[in-house]
Amino acid sequence: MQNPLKTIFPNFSNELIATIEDNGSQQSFEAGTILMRTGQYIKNTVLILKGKIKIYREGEDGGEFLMYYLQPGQACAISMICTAKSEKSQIMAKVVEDVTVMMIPLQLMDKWMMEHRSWYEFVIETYRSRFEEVLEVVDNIAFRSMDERLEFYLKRHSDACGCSEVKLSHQEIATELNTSREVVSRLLKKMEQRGLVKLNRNQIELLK
Amino acid sequence: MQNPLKTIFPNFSNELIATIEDNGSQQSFEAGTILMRTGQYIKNTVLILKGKIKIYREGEDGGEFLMYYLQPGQACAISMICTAKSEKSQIMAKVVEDVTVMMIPLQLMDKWMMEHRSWYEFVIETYRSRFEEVLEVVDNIAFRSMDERLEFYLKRHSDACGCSEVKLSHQEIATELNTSREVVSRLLKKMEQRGLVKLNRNQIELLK
DNA sequence: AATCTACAGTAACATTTATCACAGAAGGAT
DNA sequence: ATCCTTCTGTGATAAATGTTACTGTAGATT
Repeated sequence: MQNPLKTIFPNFSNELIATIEDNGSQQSFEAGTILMRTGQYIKNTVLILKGKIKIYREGEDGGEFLMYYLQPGQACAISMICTAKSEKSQIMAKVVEDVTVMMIPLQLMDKWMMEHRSWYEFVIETYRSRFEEVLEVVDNIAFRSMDERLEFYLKRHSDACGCSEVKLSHQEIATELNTSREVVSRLLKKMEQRGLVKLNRNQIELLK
Repeated sequence: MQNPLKTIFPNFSNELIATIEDNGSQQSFEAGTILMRTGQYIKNTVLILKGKIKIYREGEDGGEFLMYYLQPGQACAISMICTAKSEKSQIMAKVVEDVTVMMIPLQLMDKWMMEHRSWYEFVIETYRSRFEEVLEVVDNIAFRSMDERLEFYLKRHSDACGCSEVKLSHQEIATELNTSREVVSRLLKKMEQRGLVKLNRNQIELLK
């Protein structure tokens, strides 16, 4: 059987893989676990091997405004960025599907950046793609109305899971878009009337 | 007289300064110039020596949603990020006060990252601070109402210029917050009644 | 089967924000 | 001074979104 790390991070060099295995610590967390809180100091960089982590911004009222999801083969850009100076986190990270991660002590970050080309490229690409994703989020809330944002949100979800069924309650969607359940219900009903989705309990099927 | 680059970028090593002078090209642009457009390929990293550049997201209706400003001693994070793979820009950059910049060919980015510790640290810090700034923007539009956003916007401006007078028309503010002038006028009037600002033509004085 | 609970639908109303319409004021140009 | 343009103030109204209150329903629990 091939090295699982190599399978998940195919671009990493063999030396880097070996170094990660020597220095990282593999850990698992159950869905619901909060891995990072706003204001907390960050001590590790996290590579996702399995499962799904939600990165969000917490509102005073308990809103969980979705920034993006982390999936296998990805890493937390925030933890990489803050790492250099052990800065405070500005976001929340919550496990949404049981995860296995590789924790890497932050002081190794800088070292590896110099020593491993494939690590350097991975970090830069992680920054870039997350920055872009966040810009897109800004676009949505700045320029789009709730119905468009909802459509975009559903598409993102179905893209992420690779299927056309989104298994979420209206309340969960409302929380992540920072609106109310009633609004989500109303808009989804309209979308159903337009033939865009089919609604079931705890499940929304995208038709187009 | 001390080297101007060293004055503006005090953390750069002397060797790095020399390298920048050898390889960069100093250029000036007038207020109003658009330095970068959404969808354009990026060919240079830009260091700001003088003046001010606005980084914003363009809406279909011509909105110019403010992300942040670039000032002397700073660099465009986007151009650094995209650089590695000559990616397309996702944002717009417009000169708001006549600038002098140092343009650095993107292929030097990676090289310098390895060779100059002070460049590496500068790049990482640039990413980090911009990411944070954008997260704060998200917070504002996701969780705050227009009156709070307006207050925050004015504070940001006065912080940036280091003075308590913000020299902008209501229309300009409205454009950057993606709302309408009337709304801005009304909210400012309320702020004036609460004793938070003093309003003049093309100028808002912050009192608290 | 009876009960309970989380989820979903919907009407009525409140609030916020956007749009339209217009009037007046400040400052520059002639 | 007169004209012009830009900026500002404000009412009236429309539209989007948030809130309250209540109903029904599916599935789980007993």
